[in-house]
This record gives sequence, structure tokens and C-alpha cells, in this order.
Amino acid sequence: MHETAQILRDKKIRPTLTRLAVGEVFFKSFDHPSAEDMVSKLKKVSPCISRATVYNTLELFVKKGLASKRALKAGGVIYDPVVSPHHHFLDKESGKIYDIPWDLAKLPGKIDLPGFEVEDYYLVITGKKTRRTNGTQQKNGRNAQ
Amino acid sequence: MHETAQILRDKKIRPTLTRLAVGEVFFKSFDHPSAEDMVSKLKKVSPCISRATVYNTLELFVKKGLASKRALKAGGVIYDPVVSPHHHFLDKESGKIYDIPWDLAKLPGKIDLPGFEVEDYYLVITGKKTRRTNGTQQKNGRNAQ
DNA sequence: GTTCGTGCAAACGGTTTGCAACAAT
DNA sequence: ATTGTTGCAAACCGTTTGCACGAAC
Repeated sequence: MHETAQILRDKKIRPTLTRLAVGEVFFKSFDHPSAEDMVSKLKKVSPCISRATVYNTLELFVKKGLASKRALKAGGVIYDPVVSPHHHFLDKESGKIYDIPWDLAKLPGKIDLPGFEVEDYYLVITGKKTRRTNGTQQKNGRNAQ
Repeated sequence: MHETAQILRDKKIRPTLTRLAVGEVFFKSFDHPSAEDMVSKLKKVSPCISRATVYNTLELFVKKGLASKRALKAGGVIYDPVVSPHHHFLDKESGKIYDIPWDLAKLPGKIDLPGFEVEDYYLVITGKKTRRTNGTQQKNGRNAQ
């Protein structure tokens, strides 16, 4: 199955070889990679891929709704193939980020702030991870919610 | 009144001239300055202050509980003299950040995540600001909550 | 005299930009 | 022809580090 090509075509992104390679790796990256992480992963597969192209492609994915981009910790932004609403837990010891399903935090359905037009909101939760859970496994990137 | 000196002494920070200058400016900075913003502000007052010292001092303030440090948007961390719990609204057009009082969002008193030891949590709200409010005025940095 | 605080410049890491070549329309 | 895509290197910007000097303990 050429799922990645289909995902790109659905979003009117021309499925070039480079973009297929980026997509192929990114859409299964549930470890909240930075752009530089993605460059590393991709260099292993396709050694002469360009840093600039990876950055461009990730930004393109964000623009087209195939990725979300979050500033959660100092020193760089992370990209997430899960675009449905969810929260993030940041382990202060390891620096690892875990997805937290939206309804685990009992938030009000909408947030009304006089003077502000709210587009999006999410929790950033910090602390320490205690047990191994499946916290980061969430494969509903482009379908759910 | 030498309020700044007292704040520092209370936290066992030796109130050197440099730190007084940083504190004097920082403790009234309710505009969510980056470290580099603080360097600029301080260079106006005290032109030969060192970049490294400003960075060091801000980190010291964070460590001593006089500042909070947040990654809210790409391209750098911001420092906030308001250390009591509150949320942040990020205006996507202007890039400006506004403090949102804790109880404006009706959050549950605590968040229970099996497998995680929750230390801190807060909302990041994005959108557009519509009206001028006093959203960013909140002078209860070291006292409230 | 050992640690702490400061300034300066260089280094560093993540990201963006400029440019040249090529492919698709 | 014009636009879109890619790679490469250089530039850029926020932050950290190394070092030297002076002040405080």
C-alpha cells in the first residue's frame, strides 16, 4: 500500500520522492521529533537529503494540516504527526514528551475569554514519569476526533 | 524604597549592582521578555552589562523562584516575573503573550494521570486578541496564590 | 586563597536564506 | 517561460562556554 502518497495527494501536495521519504518516516514518528531529529532519521535512509528540504517539508505538512508544531521546551520546536487535539506531558528528567489524550483532563468544552478569540488550547503538564505506559502510542493522526 | 534589594536578600541572593539592575527592570516587565529582550532593556540603562550575566541572572531568578520560564512559541524562551499559577494566551498575529488568570479556565483542582507524577500544568491558548483588555497587568508576582 | 560575580568574545545548535540546478506545468 | 522542488553552504539568532580579572568571603 502506498498510503503516504495518498495522504499527500489528498492534501494537494505533489508526492515527490523527497516528500514521500519525509512522510514515510514522519507519519510513524510518535516520539515528538525536532526538525533536526527528522534530518538525522532521514539521513540514515537517504543520506544526501537536504536539511533545508526537511525543514521546508515539515513546515508544509504543518500548513496542510498533516503535522502540528509545538514549542514545549527550550531549545527547539517539535513536530507531531498527531493533529487531533491532545495534551502533552513533559518529563523534566528525561526531556521526553508524551501525548495525553484529550479527555484525560476534564476540561470545559470551550474556553471563553472576553477580549480574546480562542482558536486552540491545550495543556502542558510537567513532572516525572513513574511507570511505563503506552502514553505515546496514538496512531490516529489524520483521522480521529 | 529598596524593594528589589529586599527581594533578592529574602532569596539569599547577594544583591550586587548588576543583579539589582536586572531585578529592577525584570520585576516590572510584564511583557514576557525573552532573555535577549532583557539584554536590550538593560543595555539602555547600563550599556556595558554583559549578555552572559543577564542570562545567568535570569536563570538564577528561575532557580530561586523569582521568575518562571516558559517555552510558548518558536524562537526562544520567555521569562515571567509572575510566578503564581496562570495560563498564557498567545496572539498568533502579533506574537504577543498575555497572562490569563488561573480561574478564568475552569480546570479541575488536580489532574490525575496514571503513570505520571504531575508537578505543574497550565494552558496554552492561541488565537487572536480582539479587544484591548488589561490581560497582561498582573503585579502579584511574588506574593499571590 | 578560594569561591563568586562580571564582562567579553568565541563557540554552539537550531533554523533560515541565497543561490544554482533541475523538474513539472 | 514560469513556477515548484531540491541540495548546499553560508548566514542568522538565541544561548552557552571559556577565560580573565576583580570582589567577597
